[in-house]
Amino acid sequence: MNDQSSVPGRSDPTTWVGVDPSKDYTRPPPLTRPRIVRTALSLVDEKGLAALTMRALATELEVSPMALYNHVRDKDELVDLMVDLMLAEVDTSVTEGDWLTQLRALVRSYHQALAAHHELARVYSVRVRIGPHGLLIMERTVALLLEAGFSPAEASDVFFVLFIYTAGFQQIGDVVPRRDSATREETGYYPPLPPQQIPAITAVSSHLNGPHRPGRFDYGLELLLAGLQIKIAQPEKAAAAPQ
Amino acid sequence: MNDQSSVPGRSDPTTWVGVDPSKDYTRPPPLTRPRIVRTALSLVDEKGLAALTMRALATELEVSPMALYNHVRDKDELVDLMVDLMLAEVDTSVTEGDWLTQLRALVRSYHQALAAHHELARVYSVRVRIGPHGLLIMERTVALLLEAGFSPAEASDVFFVLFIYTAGFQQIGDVVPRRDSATREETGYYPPLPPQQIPAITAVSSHLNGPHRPGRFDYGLELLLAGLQIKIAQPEKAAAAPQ
DNA sequence: ACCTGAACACCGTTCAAGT
DNA sequence: ACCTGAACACCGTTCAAGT
Repeated sequence: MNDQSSVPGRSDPTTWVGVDPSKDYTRPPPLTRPRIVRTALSLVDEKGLAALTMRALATELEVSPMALYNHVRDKDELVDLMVDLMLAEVDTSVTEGDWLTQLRALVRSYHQALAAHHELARVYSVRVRIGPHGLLIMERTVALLLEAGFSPAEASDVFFVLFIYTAGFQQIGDVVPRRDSATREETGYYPPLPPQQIPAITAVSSHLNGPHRPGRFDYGLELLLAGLQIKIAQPEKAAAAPQ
Repeated sequence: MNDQSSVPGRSDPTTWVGVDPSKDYTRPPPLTRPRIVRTALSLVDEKGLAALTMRALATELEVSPMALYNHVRDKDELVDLMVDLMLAEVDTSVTEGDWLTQLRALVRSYHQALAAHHELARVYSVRVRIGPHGLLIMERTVALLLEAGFSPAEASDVFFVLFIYTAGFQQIGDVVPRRDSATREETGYYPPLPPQQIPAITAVSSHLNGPHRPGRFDYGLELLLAGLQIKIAQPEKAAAAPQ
């Protein structure tokens, strides 16, 4: 519940080594921008995106709501900083293997960072103000694509497609109607279509239900990577799509 | 600004043919669920997602805020209904050509419906409660995939991937740092990385900037479809992805 | 059955004041 | 420079009351 134990503070004896003795360590750790952003991220991870209010975050930090505004311009900026903290977890340092292997590793690491903070990831693609870590991911991705032989124009298209797929993936829960029959009858909200009207869905319903199947992300990624290999092999038709 | 002219009402003489004369047509049209949903959608289209408040919608409909709650359970249900109205624009009736041609047409029509209402589309993937029109799109997509020869398990993966890509696409604006240099200096918010630290981005920056390039959606879609054709040609390796 | 006004329990943020 | 309490202008929604 209360994750302050992971924040370096007074109760951890190792942090007492070499500290400034003029400061009062009986109080909670000082309010800093990194601490605000870290606390906000763990709050969203634990209690969901809707639980992130400036007031709730302030009480979590044992401070007045307005104190936050000394370190953060507004809630928008706070979310931007949280996203960049999340993206700091992406491993951009893989340099073994060919471009395809490296690209796959990079996108997967990106996916895993988003999956580890899927509540925050839901807001991610909606409002993308890229920060330093986001820039770094972008740089590595584009560099690999240029190295693979894609033109600058095509490399930017590919980057967007990979980015959109990965960011979008976290936002989709189950797609089947959420109202169970009881609720549906109460409201007449979504008139249930009889199975004979939706035979294909009925045939695959056991696979459609529930959250994402493990490996589903990788399945789509491999689809995209296979497409990329074809494009590289026959560069003449470029980005042309049938009208 | 005021789009009531598109709503059948008293000022359109053609709607007077065959009307019930016992009713008072000097008042605005009666408050019905479809009219609420239509008005809400055009409000979001014109003024953005943030402008959709129950209060603003009520004044647009010249009615008290609480009157809406007689036709709609809450704001969540309203948004669900708006999404389904948007999805009603998707053409699910194309039956010419092979499965690949039909699938491409279907996904493109889906994309166009979202693009036509991109403000609403931003919220779409975040909270997907599928309605009758969404179900129909899903049914057609899955049916085409089964017809193509995909297994039920793989067909559901493919559906999700296409769905995620299309829904996610609308949510990404420009990905480059939004703060211009003036703002950046003011706040030190996103320390600008010098170009030599991001050579690849610098090399393709003219293509990364700004909103989506026309044809970018189709580029990614063709990547996915190319991958699908490979999967169908060599069905033995199924959804296996390298560890 | 449908609509209304007042009120409740929230928001993010501004402001003036404290140290 | 940093923090506070009170207040402002909003939200979605409940409630009791009207017709």
